[in-house]
Amino acid sequence: MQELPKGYEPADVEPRWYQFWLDQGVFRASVAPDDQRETYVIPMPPPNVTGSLHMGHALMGAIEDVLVRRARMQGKNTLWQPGIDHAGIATQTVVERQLKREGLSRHDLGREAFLARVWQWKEQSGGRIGEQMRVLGCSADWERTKFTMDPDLCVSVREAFVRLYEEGLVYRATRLVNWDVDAQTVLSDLEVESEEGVQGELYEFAYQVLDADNAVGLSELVVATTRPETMLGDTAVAVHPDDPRYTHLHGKKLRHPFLAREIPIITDPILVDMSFGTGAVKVTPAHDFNDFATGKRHGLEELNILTLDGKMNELTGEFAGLDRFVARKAVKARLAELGFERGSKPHMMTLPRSQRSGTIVEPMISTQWFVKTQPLAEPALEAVRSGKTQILPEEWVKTYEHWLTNIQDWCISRQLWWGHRVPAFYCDKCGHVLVTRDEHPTNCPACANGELRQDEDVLDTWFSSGLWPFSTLGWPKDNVALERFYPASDMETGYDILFFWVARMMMMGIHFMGEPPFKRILLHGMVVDETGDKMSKVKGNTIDPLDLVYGANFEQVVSKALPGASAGEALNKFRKAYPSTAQMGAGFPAYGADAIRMGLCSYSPQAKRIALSPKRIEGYRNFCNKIYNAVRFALGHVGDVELSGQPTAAPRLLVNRWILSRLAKAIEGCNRGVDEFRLDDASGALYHFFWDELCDWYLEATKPVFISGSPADQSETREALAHVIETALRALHPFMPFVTEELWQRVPKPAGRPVTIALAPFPTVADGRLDAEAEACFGTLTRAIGAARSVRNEHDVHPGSQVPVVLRVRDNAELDRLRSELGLVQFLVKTEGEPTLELTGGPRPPGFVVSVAGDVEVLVGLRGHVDPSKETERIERGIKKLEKDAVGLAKRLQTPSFIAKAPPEVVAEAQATLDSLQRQIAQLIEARGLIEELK
RNA sequence: AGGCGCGUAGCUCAGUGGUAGAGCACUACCUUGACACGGUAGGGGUCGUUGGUUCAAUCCCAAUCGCGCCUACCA
Repeated sequence: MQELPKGYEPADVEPRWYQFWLDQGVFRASVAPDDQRETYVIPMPPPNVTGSLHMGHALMGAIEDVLVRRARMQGKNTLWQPGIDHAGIATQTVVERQLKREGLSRHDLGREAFLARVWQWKEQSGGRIGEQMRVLGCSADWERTKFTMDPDLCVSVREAFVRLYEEGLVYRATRLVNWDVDAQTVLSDLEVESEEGVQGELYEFAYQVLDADNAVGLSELVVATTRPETMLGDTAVAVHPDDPRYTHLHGKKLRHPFLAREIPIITDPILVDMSFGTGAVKVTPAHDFNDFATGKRHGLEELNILTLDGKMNELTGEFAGLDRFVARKAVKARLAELGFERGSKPHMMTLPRSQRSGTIVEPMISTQWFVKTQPLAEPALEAVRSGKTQILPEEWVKTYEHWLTNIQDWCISRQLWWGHRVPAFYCDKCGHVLVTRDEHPTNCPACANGELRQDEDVLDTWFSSGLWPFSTLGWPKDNVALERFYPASDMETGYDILFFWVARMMMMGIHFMGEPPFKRILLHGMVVDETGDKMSKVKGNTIDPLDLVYGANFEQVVSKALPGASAGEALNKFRKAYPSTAQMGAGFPAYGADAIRMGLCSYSPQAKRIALSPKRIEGYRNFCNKIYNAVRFALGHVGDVELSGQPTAAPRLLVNRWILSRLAKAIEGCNRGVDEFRLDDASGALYHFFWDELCDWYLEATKPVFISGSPADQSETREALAHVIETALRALHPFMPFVTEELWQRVPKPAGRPVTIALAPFPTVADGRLDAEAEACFGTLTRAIGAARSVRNEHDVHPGSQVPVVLRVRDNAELDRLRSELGLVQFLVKTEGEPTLELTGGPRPPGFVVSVAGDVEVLVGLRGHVDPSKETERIERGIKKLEKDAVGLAKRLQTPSFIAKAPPEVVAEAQATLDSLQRQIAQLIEARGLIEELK
């Protein structure tokens, strides 16, 4: 075994161990028929095939890997099911953009050639995220990786569609839908995002009212609109039936200024709000959801005035061929010209935008496939209400319920080429619609016609994702994996796809498999920059997780964060987004995967925004180094000690008893945290145990033992140290797999451990040994040591020089307890010889300064070092602090109602605390009186 | 408009009905034989505001101000 270098270098370590785990098949889920182990399953949210790793993936990977690795160490048959999503619109858009650079469109290639091109691109770059997740140490069963367009998953999708169709839960209908004029496809409600607070205008113009003889009369009706161009599709104007301003117009007609049409005036109390605008609403049933509903109520004609790419169509006369926004201006100009313009005012509005293309979405009448959601939503709601599926953090339960309760039917067809083709075939001869599992049906079952035309559309990506927990296991075919790994244990993902994905998996899973697809739904927040802004290429505030792993200078970092911008501008934006980088040099050092994972896990899952701070990652890089050096220290002392695996007999030495007790508490905290999906608590418990307790106290305390302890003490301490280190590494492994494996391989281990820490048992409380007495006693000791160090520090005693110390305690029992620990105090405080131990109360030796630490009085000999004015100040400060507490406490204890009504133990505790405070104050006051003697 | 959530140390955020916590930043001292990616000691908060419940409120309730997100709608 090689000598360990002084600092931890993740780059040298990480790839080696990852390959080792792969070679050992550590991540493989077992489908062996005789495997009786409990299972633990997480379906990994499949990243888009287009994507490359971003911080959100890293967060997901870090969290899920902790859950999975711990379960694996607990001996469970673990499946972390990875995969890739074909991501219909997103992928098609990317490839179309590539084509555009070559001067081509998908139509130039034709459907088949275009799809070949997408597949080719998928083969090239589809595995990228998986590779990047391996760099982070993610222990998914990569051999089971699935792609949503794999042949077996295509079978699943067709099966699901056909079954739903046969059950009447999938249907075809003509409706007003959300149309993306850029991508030229319909979108589901969820794919439409609203942009709030857009400054628009409310434009008013007049329609001329027709007289009884259909001639243009003198009166007019003024309507207000934010979309003047849609007046070309107006088929009514509505007023409120109770609006006195317009009563005389009921039943009359209006003349369209440009088109040879008459428009009825209708009354509608639902659509019209009398107080808004002019109280008269133009009705465009084919291009507005409310108007559509109004049209249905009044039997109005639905006049489509737009082409699929957002231009005015042939029905719009002189405006035909104009883009919708150009047409808006043109219509206004013509209205003004004709004298019908009646002014405008600014108006704040919300614009519906396509999630993918960003273009403003048009309501458009179209024939599409829909899923009838209500019958599916009910059981999905019930599963959560009954607790069969639990959602954490719980605050999301209401959001989930609200959405599923108000759910609309789901439009699942898309006018794209990349995706699962709708398995519906049309017979043009007899008009029969055939929905079938058969990929290439040959004859129409109704008329035996041999020419069937398949539906041109593909399915919404989320339709196939909704089947993920069972389609990846081979459904609809029965097999061991499906039987064994459905339902999954946990579904862990970002809250942003709670509706898109999680709710739909719940609906589909319950419907097809008869039970919910997972026992728990765990949701994490969105990774944002240090100032709380969403990460985006536009803002130039993205960080490539791998730049944190491998290190990168800021020029590299910002060239990716804000491509195309000047280096200076990009760097400026980046520094603003991450103020903590001001304290860094030219770039990120190589923090390593462990640091990033631990950092990401340390953020609270309750937080909706996870403000990523590189400085915080740096803190965990330091922690890696701390672990590494602590083990390096231990290795120098433990030798080839033999470990039994469990601490059976209680150690005799206080420090050893204490650290074993703390170890038990840390493991308990870690396990509880992971169980409750509080990885911040779990990682925190281990972090503080390792650094604050193991390193800062225990390792320091073992030094005097190893330097000058008795052989028995040394032997016991060697064993305890080796045990604690080996156990702590196992506990840390799910969070920091690389550094722990690297070290664990070198550390003494009990017999029977497997070849890798990844398969070693995860610690339980029984690996430690709870010992309240040792904790109390060591607590006294640390307080006393702290007090003595305080005095040294505040009097500028050089750390190298030794000072005499006297410890005074209140009773003989305490005296006995502390007697054996004097060597430790001597070492940690650097006292001159062993400290003297005595009962409180005797006269203070001259030249000694007092510091109180609870019930221990610490006298530090400072002759020659002491500065009386500083000492006065120190004592005064101490008294003041204690008095402040004491006064508050005394006040409370004098309140009769407190004594009468508070629980007795609370009163007793307060009284005891007060007594102690008063004793300490008295000691300090005495010390203050003796300051002059110090000189 | 409805729903959810937030407002705690300079910054980012935990937390609890019983005398306020972490990381980073800050101050002083220290290169001591695991680690300067380190150690020791320290400074810093009337827990948004106002009421109420309670023996006791940062925590529970109500109102209010500020902020964020989601859903729906906006002629």
